[in-house]
Amino acid sequence: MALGRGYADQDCSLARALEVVGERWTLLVLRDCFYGVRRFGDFHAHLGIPRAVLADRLKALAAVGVVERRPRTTGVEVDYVLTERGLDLWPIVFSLAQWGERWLAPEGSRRLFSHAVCGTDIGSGGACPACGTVPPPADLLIRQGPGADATLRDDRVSTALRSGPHRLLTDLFPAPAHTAPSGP
Amino acid sequence: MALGRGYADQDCSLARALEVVGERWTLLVLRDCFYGVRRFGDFHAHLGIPRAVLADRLKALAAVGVVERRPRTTGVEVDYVLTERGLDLWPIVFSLAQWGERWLAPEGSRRLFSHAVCGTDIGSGGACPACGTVPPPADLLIRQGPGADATLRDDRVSTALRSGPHRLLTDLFPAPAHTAPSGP
DNA sequence: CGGTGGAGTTCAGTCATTGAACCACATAGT
DNA sequence: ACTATGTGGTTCAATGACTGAACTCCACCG
Repeated sequence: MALGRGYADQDCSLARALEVVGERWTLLVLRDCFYGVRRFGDFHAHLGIPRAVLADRLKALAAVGVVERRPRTTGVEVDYVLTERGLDLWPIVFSLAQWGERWLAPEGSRRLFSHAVCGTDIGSGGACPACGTVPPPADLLIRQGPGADATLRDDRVSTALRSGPHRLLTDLFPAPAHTAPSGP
Repeated sequence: MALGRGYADQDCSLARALEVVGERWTLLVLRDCFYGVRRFGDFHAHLGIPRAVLADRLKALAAVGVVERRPRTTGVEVDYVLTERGLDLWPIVFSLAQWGERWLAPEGSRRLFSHAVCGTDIGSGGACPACGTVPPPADLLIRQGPGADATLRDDRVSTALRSGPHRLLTDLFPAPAHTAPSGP
């Protein structure tokens, strides 16, 4: 919500935060960033967001330093990646998703997170029950839960997330290595 | 954001949660609920939200069971209070406010929270450094921080919050007791 | 009976979002 | 060189949401 005229006359950090991440689609774009989505076309296909709105949101997020717009060395391609500010939004994305799982997912969890370093599923507070710490997003693996509905979307992001556990923040579609695994 | 047509084709708990709390103004209304605001007129005066939108939001929040609409026994007055579902939104409200404090409040914290049972200021993760636990909102006191700007608003909610520490979730304007403190 | 305060509703104007179409640039193929 | 394709956008009319002011309804007060 960049909101009509914004929340300018609120003396409140929550209102300030909402001016940055409170608009329609913004938090879903950021969720995709945590999942490892980086390309304009992937956000577009995965979210079904109108191109104009996506362009606006990415521009606004880059302007406040939550994501960085990073043109690739070759071609017209651009990567959008989270900055330090953006990474710090993880508790917000996570707590919203957890609330949705707890109260709005009667069919069971759609997505499950586990601690990459010990393999334990993390608890509802975001902490790893085995380690007793709250792992940063880079240390989490995401995988499908029993409540996931495979019939809703079939863009390449959904397919990649369905195909198996994925480590947050790592590129979902890394460029193929110059030296292929089976040799040059 | 009830959002155009909603996020219906997202297989994601975050999207579901945003359909409930993602619309403009909704999280600010909920923040006020945690602060102890309960009356239509107080939300209106404190937030500067249009009456029609406030009525819509409260109706929607009541419909999904996040707040309860509770007519007072006397008069036309109505109280809006958080349900169990609503109380469970505290991590979201808190983490958004903390992110705003960390990244968007160069003048210093606007609001500070302390653990009511031990008096310690709580940390940025929401945990009490002394007790090692994450206190529920009912165990927190809120008070002004150095970054607060007293010139922005002067409705009775702002005045009450400025006047001293206040325990979250307790009514900011309780009905005067039938037997006054100094006797009947 | 008139006045006041709380809790809304109604409504015209404004602003944001949507979806489809269009554009620009770079590479790949022929 | 010419065309096709992929990527990352911009433009624009139509639709929907939000805003602000005015109005309503009801309960109590004097």
